[in-house]
Amino acid sequence: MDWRRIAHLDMDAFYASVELLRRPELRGRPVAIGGNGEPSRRGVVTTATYEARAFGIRSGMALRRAAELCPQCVFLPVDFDEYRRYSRLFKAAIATVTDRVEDRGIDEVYIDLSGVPGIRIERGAPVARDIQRRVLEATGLTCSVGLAPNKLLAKIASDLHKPAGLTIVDEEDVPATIWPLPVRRINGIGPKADLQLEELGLRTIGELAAAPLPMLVARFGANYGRWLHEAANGRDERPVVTASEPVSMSRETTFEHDLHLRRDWQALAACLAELCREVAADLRRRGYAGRTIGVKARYDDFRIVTRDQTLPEATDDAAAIRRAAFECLGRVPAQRRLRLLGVRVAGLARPGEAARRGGSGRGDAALPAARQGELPLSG
DNA sequence: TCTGGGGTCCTAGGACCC
DNA sequence: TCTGGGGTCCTAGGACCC
Repeated sequence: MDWRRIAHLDMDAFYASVELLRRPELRGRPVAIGGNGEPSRRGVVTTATYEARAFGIRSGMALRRAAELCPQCVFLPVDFDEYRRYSRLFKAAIATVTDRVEDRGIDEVYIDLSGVPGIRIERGAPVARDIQRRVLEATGLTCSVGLAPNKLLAKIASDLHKPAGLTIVDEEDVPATIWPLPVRRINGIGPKADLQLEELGLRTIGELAAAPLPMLVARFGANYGRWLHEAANGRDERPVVTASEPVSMSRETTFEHDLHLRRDWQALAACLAELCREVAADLRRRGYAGRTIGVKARYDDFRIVTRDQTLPEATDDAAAIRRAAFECLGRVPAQRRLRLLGVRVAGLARPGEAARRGGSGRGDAALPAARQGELPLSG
């Protein structure tokens, strides 16, 4: 592959920072965003300010637990519409520099800066600082940027000097900068793989890089094993993908109190019908229809079951989705109470176009094939 | 009353077709 | 009267990400 300069741009404490724009009086105080902002209810922290993080509050943590750690913490409900509005603003600011941008969700992007004028000056730092300035001017928000020859290293780099950081990692920096970090910093190594690597005595990326390839392949399978080896050595050839089509759309909800499939049937049925209406509205708003309708249930012990059904034709009709969803729910075992119910529509097509495949669409693999399902990681 | 909601990708087995 | 494959679709489950 040709010479590349890839940036990963990550907004700093995005939800919390957006909230502080309209509540400046909360600046400097511990603030956590999550659920409906009521820490006695079910929900998790999505974002915490750096002041709240100082108390040990982390995203994914139960609101209740966060309130225990920091009783004076201010809790605010999530307002996705507002965050999406700022997401559009910061992405538009980046688009004034280049259109080689890959969306990675509401608060981060990859940018292929390889062809941008001046990118070879000072390893790209002036171009990156210019982007940070444009984002700040458009939104009032700071972001952190990693600059590297590929997405993998850029992603790790952007996290190294938050907030408002700019971190450049080139191939020759990998041993000193990347290898001391824990393996979990690699995008694609999650809790399960982390645990297994720890069992092998591999804690840092450098230790993983030095591990014999046959051992990794034996433990993780050929695909994931090889990918681990490449990633630990800082190698990654994935392109910046600027356009993509959705594969599925879903709605789900966690109940304030667990519900039983038989005893609480009325409430569950009403909930399922509402989820179907919502997902149908989402499909129509975005101009899609789907063939594969599925439900997802989470039991009170956190186990998840899914049931789905593929229709002869794609639909965006709430009643048709509801019929299929109820058939699926009828096949969910009523063994224990449910804490979550969801509806998903996959096999999406724009009406008029041929339907793509159902449940498991094929797209651009973020990582080499089979990076996950290889045996030791399943179950 | 620990543990949200919206996604992507991958695997595996059986059906079914050629 | 024993033995195949390849390929696709469908379904279920799981890891991981933001």
